[in-house]
Amino acid sequence: MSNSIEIPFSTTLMVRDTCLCLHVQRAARALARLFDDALRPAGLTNGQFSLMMSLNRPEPPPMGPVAALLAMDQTTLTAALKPLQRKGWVTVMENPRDRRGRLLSLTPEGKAALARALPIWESTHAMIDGKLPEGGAARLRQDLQALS
Amino acid sequence: MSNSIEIPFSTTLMVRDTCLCLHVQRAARALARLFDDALRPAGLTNGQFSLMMSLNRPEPPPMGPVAALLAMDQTTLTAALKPLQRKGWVTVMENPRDRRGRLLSLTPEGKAALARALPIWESTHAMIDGKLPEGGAARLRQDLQALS
DNA sequence: ACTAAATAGATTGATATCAATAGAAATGAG
DNA sequence: CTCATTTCTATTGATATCAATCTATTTAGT
Repeated sequence: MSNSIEIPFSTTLMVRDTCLCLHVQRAARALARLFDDALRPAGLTNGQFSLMMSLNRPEPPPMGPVAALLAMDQTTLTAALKPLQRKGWVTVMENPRDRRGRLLSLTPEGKAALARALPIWESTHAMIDGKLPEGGAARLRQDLQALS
Repeated sequence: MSNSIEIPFSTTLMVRDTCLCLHVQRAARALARLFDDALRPAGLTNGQFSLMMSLNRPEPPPMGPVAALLAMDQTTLTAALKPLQRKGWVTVMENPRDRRGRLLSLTPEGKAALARALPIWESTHAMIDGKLPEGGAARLRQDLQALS
């Protein structure tokens, strides 16, 4: 019965072709590379662009909601802020109303960097949008949201 | 004109709501956590499951095609193999036909671990599949593939 | 007011990710 | 056959990701 622990090759092919987790991870890696390459001249990565864009609000948000918006662990956000703080693009200050919390905000230099990156995002996004069928982007966003 | 570098809040909202890269990264993180939690009793992560499943073939593949299949950098694959080698689940041997290359294969223990993880994958995948509308999974896979 | 529980982040340790680079081996041009 | 080029993989350094754990602070129950 030593073969009882063997998974048939056909099962492997089925999992590879159908696994939504794998498909999403692959697309995530491919898109990350694409945007990272495009945004490199602006000095930021796709994740840094998304994070900084989420900080461009009238009122500095605390960390929790930002982590939730990006669907990332709070400890990941803490780490992701470090290089942006070093670059002087983001400031992390204690919340005077709740001294446990932090308030995140963009510096003027951070806003300028984000403004330089925006046209790159626009052209890159338009390019990948064109790879999907008509209305595919909205549909894809909806499907992805259903998984989060 | 110091305000010329400011991005309007409305633009931020637009980017957050439409950016396909962000949507995919968020779904990737959420799905990774979901599968990691489910697969933890089996002792492997979603990425390790996908990698090991892709190695379950009649003939041990070299690294290049495996990295391409998973849409990951080759150096990422090199790193990802390390913990699996330490666990004794994967072997990396020199390719006798091309001594630059390596051939990847599962050990019997690796196959057993993969077989234990398979039912977990099945139930988890069925659960998220149910969160999508009828035919949504196939459509989603197609859309994601168009981006890779 | 006091104390227990809940909440917000930070730190540590392990793995994941990729760019840049380097090494070794195979391939091709002559 | 020789050498330049190409191909395959490893290493290093930086960032990303999360689990487990910790501290500080706030909140709630009494």
